[in-house]
Amino acid sequence: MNLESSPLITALQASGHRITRQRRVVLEVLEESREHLDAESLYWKARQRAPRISLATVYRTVAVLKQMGLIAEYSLGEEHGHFEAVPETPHYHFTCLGCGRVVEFDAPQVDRAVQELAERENLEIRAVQFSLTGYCARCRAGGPDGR
Amino acid sequence: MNLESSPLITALQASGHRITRQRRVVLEVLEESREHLDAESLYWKARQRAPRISLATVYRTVAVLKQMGLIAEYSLGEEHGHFEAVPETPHYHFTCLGCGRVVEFDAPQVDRAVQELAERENLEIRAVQFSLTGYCARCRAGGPDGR
DNA sequence: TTACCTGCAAAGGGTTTGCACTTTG
DNA sequence: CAAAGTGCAAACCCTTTGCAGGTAA
Repeated sequence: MNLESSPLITALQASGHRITRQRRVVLEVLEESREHLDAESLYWKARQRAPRISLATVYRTVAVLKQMGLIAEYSLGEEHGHFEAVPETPHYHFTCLGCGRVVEFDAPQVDRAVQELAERENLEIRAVQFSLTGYCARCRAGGPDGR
Repeated sequence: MNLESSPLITALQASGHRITRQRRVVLEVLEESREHLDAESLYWKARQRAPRISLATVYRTVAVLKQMGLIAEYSLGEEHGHFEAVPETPHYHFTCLGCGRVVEFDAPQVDRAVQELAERENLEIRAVQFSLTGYCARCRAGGPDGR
């Protein structure tokens, strides 16, 4: 069995959760992926390494990780939930309604605003959801899909 | 029949949609309410004035309004969709994981950041979703629910 | 009058759960 | 070995849709 420990696995373990093959695989997929995965994609990617894993286990695993703050769930556009390992530096998403592309961007001004608000109101911020939807330059110009 | 026209009704009408009793009622509830209503609450409030209205009609109505940009849908916290008439000045939401309270706040820095990004990347922004979740001052101090 | 709209109930799709079995620690 | 985790399938919940009957314009 794999002995190398990723940050996510270390954290999970430290918090008293058992490290099962299924959880390890889900975490690995999340860490290796630079995309935002929904439960279904996560499930299929995980199945490549743990063929008998079930969708229920994927959901149960992301629930634990989410609760621990190790991953974040986004509702990109109008769709269902997407997950992503929490990045060192926060970043946000723009979803194009025309071509469906998701672009990541950072916004230090937003980070600062959040921090200021938290301090001023004495809030403990656990999650920041900042996503934009609209049309990208290409689609505005009558791009790929003609809109 | 009621002759006074709210902004929402005027806009709906102008866009070629028929003004039915059900739509009128849904719009009225949305305009009068200073809360963020989910489809179910909207349905019950609407039923007080139009007893035979169905949940399906509520959904169909908010879909039209959303598409026209007259109302906005938020996924506050982790819950299902909430609707709100689009305010003159944009504002955002903080949901307390402890007591469930939703606080509105504005963030000019965020507005500015969005505008800058849109100009720089030549995007047409249709919707901005910016919501924070965490614990409010009271709940951090071992408040209402003891957390 | 005729599109458009509604109510009803059934379908849909993502997510959660009950239960018996397996596995970790 | 006990407690925690898993797989499976059924249950759930919010939302959407098909259709027959209304209703605004």
